[in-house]
Amino acid sequence: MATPGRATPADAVAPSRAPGRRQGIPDATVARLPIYLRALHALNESGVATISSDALADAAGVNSAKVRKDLSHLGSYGTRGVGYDVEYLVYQISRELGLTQHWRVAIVGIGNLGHALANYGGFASRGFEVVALLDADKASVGEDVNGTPVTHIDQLPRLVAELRVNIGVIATPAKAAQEVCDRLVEAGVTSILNFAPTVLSVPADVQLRKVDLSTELQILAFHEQRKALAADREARGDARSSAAALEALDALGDEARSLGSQRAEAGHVTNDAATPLPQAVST
Amino acid sequence: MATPGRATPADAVAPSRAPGRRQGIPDATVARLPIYLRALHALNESGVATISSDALADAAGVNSAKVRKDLSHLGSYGTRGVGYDVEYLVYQISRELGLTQHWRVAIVGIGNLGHALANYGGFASRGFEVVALLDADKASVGEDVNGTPVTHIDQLPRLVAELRVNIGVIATPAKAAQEVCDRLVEAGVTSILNFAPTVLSVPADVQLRKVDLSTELQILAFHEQRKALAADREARGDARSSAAALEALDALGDEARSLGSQRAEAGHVTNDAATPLPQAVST
DNA sequence: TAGATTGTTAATCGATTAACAATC
DNA sequence: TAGATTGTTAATCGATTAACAATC
Repeated sequence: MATPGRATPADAVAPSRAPGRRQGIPDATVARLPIYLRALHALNESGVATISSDALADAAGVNSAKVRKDLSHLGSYGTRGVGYDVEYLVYQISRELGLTQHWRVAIVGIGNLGHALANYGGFASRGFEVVALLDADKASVGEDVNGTPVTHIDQLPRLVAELRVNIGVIATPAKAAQEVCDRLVEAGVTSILNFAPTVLSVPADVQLRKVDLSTELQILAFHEQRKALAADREARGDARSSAAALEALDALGDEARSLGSQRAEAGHVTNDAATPLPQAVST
Repeated sequence: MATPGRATPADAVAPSRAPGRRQGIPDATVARLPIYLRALHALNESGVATISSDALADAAGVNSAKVRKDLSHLGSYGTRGVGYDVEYLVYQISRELGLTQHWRVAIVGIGNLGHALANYGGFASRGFEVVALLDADKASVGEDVNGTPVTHIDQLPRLVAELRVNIGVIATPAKAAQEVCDRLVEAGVTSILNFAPTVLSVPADVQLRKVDLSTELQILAFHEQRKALAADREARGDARSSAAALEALDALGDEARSLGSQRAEAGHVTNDAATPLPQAVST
């Protein structure tokens, strides 16, 4: 049955809606659907016909309430007391994600990363096909990568039109990324995946997502440092020394400020000199 | 001055805390700090000495309230009426992220992606150094990639200990990823960045992040499909036809269900056959 | 001083989670 | 029927945002 919808003021004029279907799937849910789908594909190949939210949650690394809540946004596709039909769920999630359509991908920037992406098998797996490789370097034009020739970036508008490219992947250096992005948009590409370590801007009707290696590393470093500080505090058996350590670092910062134009790197500390990290536990 | 801290029940016994420093930086903030840092580095190199939250927000692609809120979690590093000192902010964010330390990275799986990662310059840029490359394939052992030799995976415990590896990067096929992950953890690595398209499990004290290419593509496809459906509705000038299109897709789904064991792929539709996508606008 | 901009508050929004009635 | 498991509710939590007093 149709859920009554959240009671927002705007709901006063809510239009009639298809039964069992809500108007929008939350972003957080959309981001998890590919994970569920991957797990379900594996289960399907193992011959599993039915799965409970609890088991799927296990496979996806989340909790079962989240699985049920997420899947409920697609419709009522489970059976109480039984679980979800694996194949049916694969189909419904695939459809919701648009994977029952065929998406044509162009990769721009055929350096190390571009090569890796062009050769990446998982790319082509479900609904995606790399149809064009482009680069600004005339030396690499004509090279064949995994069956697709590298074409000069100036051919972008023609290729996008002829090959009906839906998705552009940017694997250029950061410097070139915004211009390449603009040219993709100009050529009519409305979804872009950016691997270049820079912020891009696109019109509101263009989807932009990014994969940012160095950001991920820095987030890891943040947590690693926190663990090291906590371990340090633990070792001293002193609840205050964590604060003390932070204070010491603060003092370093203040010193840097007072020096004004001192280069940030000057304050660097290696693990050797300072707090030993909790590593090489096996020794 | 020290903020009073959020009034949680546990706050009744709140210990005295370093002035100007809160106890925890929200995850969402931590994830944005590297973006701010990148923008600040660029500004610094352009000789900009001071920046407002508004200008930094522009450079980072967020709004200024978010910038101020995020930076306030680090301390009061701005000057009212003036803005933030670029160099000082670079230093403070670097320190908070742990980039004033030196992190040693091991990459496991030296296929296309592993090669690209090993050659990726941005890696080494700020505080990270690739110190080891490992692979299970004896044929690739001994190969030199960007100055680092490829070593056999069986040497992992020794290398992690000797080179004091902090961060492990998994670039193996999905099948091998969990075992590699276990071996990294066993060897004492406490931060892992996973590029393999599979869910990994680690002990609670190990940091795990992932970079998932195919998930990103699928999220793009979802939004692209939504745009195509919206455009379709628009073209018909009929507010209902969107719901009608979804109903038609639902019917397809029901059909698939009634067929029971039908393969999910059987329901695939290409863009050619169905709704034309809003592409090749330039023609 | 007048103008500019931070740091903080409080309102709002969206996501997560536990719990359980519905129901297979 | 008894047991299992979904789908939904409602409480809670965390993130976002606008607004503005503080203050340079």
